[in-house]
Amino acid sequence: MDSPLQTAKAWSRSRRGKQPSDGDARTRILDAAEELFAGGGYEATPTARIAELAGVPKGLVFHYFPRKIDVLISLVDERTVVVEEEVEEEAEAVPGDAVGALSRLARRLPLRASPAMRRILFREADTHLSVRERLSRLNAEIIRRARFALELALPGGRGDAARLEAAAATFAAVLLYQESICLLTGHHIDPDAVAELIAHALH
Amino acid sequence: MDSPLQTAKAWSRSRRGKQPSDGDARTRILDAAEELFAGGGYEATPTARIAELAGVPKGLVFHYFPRKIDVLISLVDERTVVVEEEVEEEAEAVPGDAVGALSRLARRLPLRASPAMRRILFREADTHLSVRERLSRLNAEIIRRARFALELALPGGRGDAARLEAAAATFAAVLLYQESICLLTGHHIDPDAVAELIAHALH
Amino acid sequence: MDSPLQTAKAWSRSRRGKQPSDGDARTRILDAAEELFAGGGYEATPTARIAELAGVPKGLVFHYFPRKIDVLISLVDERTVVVEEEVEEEAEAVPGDAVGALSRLARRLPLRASPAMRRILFREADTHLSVRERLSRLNAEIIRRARFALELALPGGRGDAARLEAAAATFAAVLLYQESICLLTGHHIDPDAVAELIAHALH
Amino acid sequence: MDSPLQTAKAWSRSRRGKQPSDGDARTRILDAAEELFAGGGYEATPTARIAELAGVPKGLVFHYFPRKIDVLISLVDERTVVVEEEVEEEAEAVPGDAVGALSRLARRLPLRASPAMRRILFREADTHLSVRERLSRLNAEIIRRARFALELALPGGRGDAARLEAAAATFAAVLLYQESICLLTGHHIDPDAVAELIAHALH
DNA sequence: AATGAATGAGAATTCATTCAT
DNA sequence: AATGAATGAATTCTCATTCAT
Repeated sequence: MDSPLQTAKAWSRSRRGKQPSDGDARTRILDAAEELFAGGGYEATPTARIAELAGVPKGLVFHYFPRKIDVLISLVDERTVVVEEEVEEEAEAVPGDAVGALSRLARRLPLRASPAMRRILFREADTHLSVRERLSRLNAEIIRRARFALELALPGGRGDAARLEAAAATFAAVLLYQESICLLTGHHIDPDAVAELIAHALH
Repeated sequence: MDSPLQTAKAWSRSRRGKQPSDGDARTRILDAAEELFAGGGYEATPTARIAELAGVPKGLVFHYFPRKIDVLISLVDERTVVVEEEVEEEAEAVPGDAVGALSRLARRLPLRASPAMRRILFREADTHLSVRERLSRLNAEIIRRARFALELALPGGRGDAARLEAAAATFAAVLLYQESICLLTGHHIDPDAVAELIAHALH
Repeated sequence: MDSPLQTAKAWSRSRRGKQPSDGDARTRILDAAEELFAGGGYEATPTARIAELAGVPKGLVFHYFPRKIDVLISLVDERTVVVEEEVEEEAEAVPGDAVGALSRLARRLPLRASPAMRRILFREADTHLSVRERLSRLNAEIIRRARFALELALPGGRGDAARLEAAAATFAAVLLYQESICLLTGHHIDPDAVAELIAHALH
Repeated sequence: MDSPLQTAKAWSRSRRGKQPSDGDARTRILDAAEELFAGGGYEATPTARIAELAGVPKGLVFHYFPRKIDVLISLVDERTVVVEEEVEEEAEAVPGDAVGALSRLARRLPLRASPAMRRILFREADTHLSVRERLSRLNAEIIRRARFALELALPGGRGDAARLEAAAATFAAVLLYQESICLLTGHHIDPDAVAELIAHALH
């Protein structure tokens, strides 16, 4: 199961059973940074603490990543993938089943990234261009897929284009932020319920 | 116009035409902090720059705010108000006009805060408890109002409670994050279109 | 009862029943400083805390004491008196009763000062000339009296002058430091036992 | 000669002829701190001045000692040793020669520490727990040894236990404080004279 | 590649002291 | 005399980054 709903624990287990101090030094540094950036934020995380958690000497961090910001850039580069083309989507899409299509999208975001990385993606997008760019692409991709799912599932010219666009954007907003908002406010949103709601609205 | 959509410029103009270095020192410090925290984030803003922008000596910042975090806490305390009781809502609500009620809610968030303060509210909620608490309350209040608007506007047992809840939460999510997501991705969401969508879904 | 063995509580009670915030501002400032200097040391005590404890505005401290050091100087000046001439000593001295004479000296140091002031006298003597000078005078006075007591009580040329001098100095050392050493190490020394010891030694 | 009476100069010469900027950086920092703390006190010594005297950059002080207080703690830990077991004491003790035993104790305190460290031990004991604890142990050890010396030297039940205890405590007080009191008041006490006095008192 | 000492710019915070009212 | 805001130098502490080994 590779769903965004899986726990952080499950995610790391799914990564070939790595132990905390597994892998080469570079990997351990990125692991540590991922955890710390997600927890306290990039600015508030000293490189020394990254090295400490990674179990490597401080100097080695700068051997692999000349500037601190390079750690963040590398994390985003290597550990978040926005899946922009997937053949299966058409295959799986069942005409008429809008709810099913959106639900599948919710369950399988076009994003390969750990919960921690998703957290970082939102946290640091404000300040760091490369992060923002990645998040932006993810948002666009979700909207594209939601639009596709709705178009396919609701054939015919029914519903004007503007409403469809709003529906797609709404679904994307909810998907992207449900995790953040839950962390912040403790208030859960059930993507399936939203999917159903939106599908219903387009009838 | 007191809408959350007004520009930052308009907001500050509406505050009795104050000039950059208007007001007493404490106010100028908060003004400066508001601007800098919104722009670069709390962590990345040195107190020295706050003092500089406020036109006061460094030491005076400490005089009013013993710790740097107290500046942020005071900002949130004094410059964001979640309006939790409003009589007009019932008055304005027109039975049957769900779209109008939601639109009004979008246009007049139960939040009295400058655009900069709203930015701060989202940015720093991750890390600072007092900020998160305020945001949490705002989220709850928006959901409460959206639920109220939809209940009133869609009389009768039509639509089960769960769907209503999902609709309210969805609307809140979109309202809260449209600003952030626009800043981050450049993608606008029209609250009115979402209002219409959601209202339609509950019929 | 004006013995150096009295408790701090008893001392302040003996000062005309003053309440914590009694007296004029200047007195309250000195009261506060006495307590704080005794507790944490002069260097570690900010004037702001003195003002706070005294219940006066910060500026007032500097009205009465232009520099911080003046607070300490005034304390020592006004609240420690080395009693250098006392007629009674001869009157009370009973020839032959060396132990009694020393005991009386221990019980009634030629020092009018609260326990807190005595603490300050030792703590700050290292660094501040005026304090050291006062302590030095106290030491000399105790030695003078101890010598006198022993001379009187042990008439005749018995015991050479050097031994008498050592005895007086020893007694003074014990008297002056018993309080400090007790605070530091928790180890009590009974002045009466020392008096007896020393008197015995001179026979 | 390793006596506590040796001068500071002699002490440092005895430490393998080190020059002011000898040794590694950590050692030089401790050397500088030792000198400055002894001279002006811990509170009054800025870490910057320590670095300056040690000839190292400011930041390096923090590298070895995360907090300023750690410099003091390390000094006390590493540069004061209370010698709590010595076999020779029995060997050297000559039954009947109480004066000699006490004299030897005075000349060879069970403390391995430079004069500067001894100064620090007394100065900072008031305020810093770890220092006080060390001083306390030293006091106890001196008393133990003095008692042992007197018991051994004055065989037989002569003199009750209480008097012996008072004698030991008195001798310890004089030993510990002669240095301080001399610095403060300029008044010397000859430990040998006190030893003789005390021994005489127990006959 | 690996190591951790070294560096110094700069951050937060402290605080004595001044001063206008 | 009373007040507390204002000032800025100094102090502790932080931390990214460099570098010799």
